[in-house]
Amino acid sequence: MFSNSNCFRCGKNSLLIDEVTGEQFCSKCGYVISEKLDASGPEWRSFQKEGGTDPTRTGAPTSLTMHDRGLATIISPMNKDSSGKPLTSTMKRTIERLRTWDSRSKVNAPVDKNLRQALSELSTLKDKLSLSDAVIEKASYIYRKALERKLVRGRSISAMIAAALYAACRDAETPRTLKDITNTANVKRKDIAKCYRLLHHELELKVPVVDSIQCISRISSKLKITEKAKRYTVKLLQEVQKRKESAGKDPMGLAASALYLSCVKNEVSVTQRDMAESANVTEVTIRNRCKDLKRLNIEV
DNA sequence: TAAGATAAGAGGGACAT
DNA sequence: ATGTCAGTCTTATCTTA
Repeated sequence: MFSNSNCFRCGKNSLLIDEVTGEQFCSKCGYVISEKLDASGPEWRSFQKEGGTDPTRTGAPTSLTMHDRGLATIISPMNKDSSGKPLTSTMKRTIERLRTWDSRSKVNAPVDKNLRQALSELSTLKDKLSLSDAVIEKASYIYRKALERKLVRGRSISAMIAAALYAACRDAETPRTLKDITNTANVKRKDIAKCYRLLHHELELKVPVVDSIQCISRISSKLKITEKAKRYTVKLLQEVQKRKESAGKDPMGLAASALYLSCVKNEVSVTQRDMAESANVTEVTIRNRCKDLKRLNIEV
């Protein structure tokens, strides 16, 4: 159906699909080919229930769900994302796999369409959060699982891919807080958290609990803290974990508080505010955790 | 100025209705 | 499904040393 993929106006072979509107347009001259919708008619066949009128198809043929589906069966041969930027090598490999599947079967077309958009968003998140390829691979794997299990339907792709990314970060012990991702993905924290819990529950992800001890270096990297104080903090937190007092507490807050107490004890001058800022928690949280820690009377 | 205290509110898990 | 409860964290404001 894309026998003529050259632009009608400038003749260049540079047609792309706008992910949002579903329109085909020329990336060279900007010409928009709206006739594309009419041409995609035969492609609808796989959504037609055999032998009868499908009630969902009685509306105008230009409904969003229709032309999305009609368009979803091709993957642009160019290695560009929806904003026209080149794909990273990781993403390129993934897309190539997709093309292979696509050529074998058109049945999964809507899923591929969804996946492509998700991977495109993932690609921009990767850049902004400076994450490794391994984490991205893991995130796309999780997202694909979610698609298989039909967990994405009815939920926003952005929230779900962000949640998958968060899960991948947790899994790879690459500490990125939910907040980091929230700020980058332009999705409400609440929504990402909800999707993450869904993924965690439904896919039975065995995500390691964030170890507060690993937070120490991340927090203290922004402050000047002696090695002695850090070692003291590690011992303190190990004792806390042994006593199972760390459950249910924000690891960053706990680590920051332990670090703060160590600093006081080891005469490193640091304010609660500094500590709270580096750990991305509030001073109040620091104080509450400090109170807990003092109550434990841990001698190290 | 830093630290501590208090209050109000959000969000979600557990559990009962 | 909906509501309540206890617990956590955040924001804001006020007090204390």
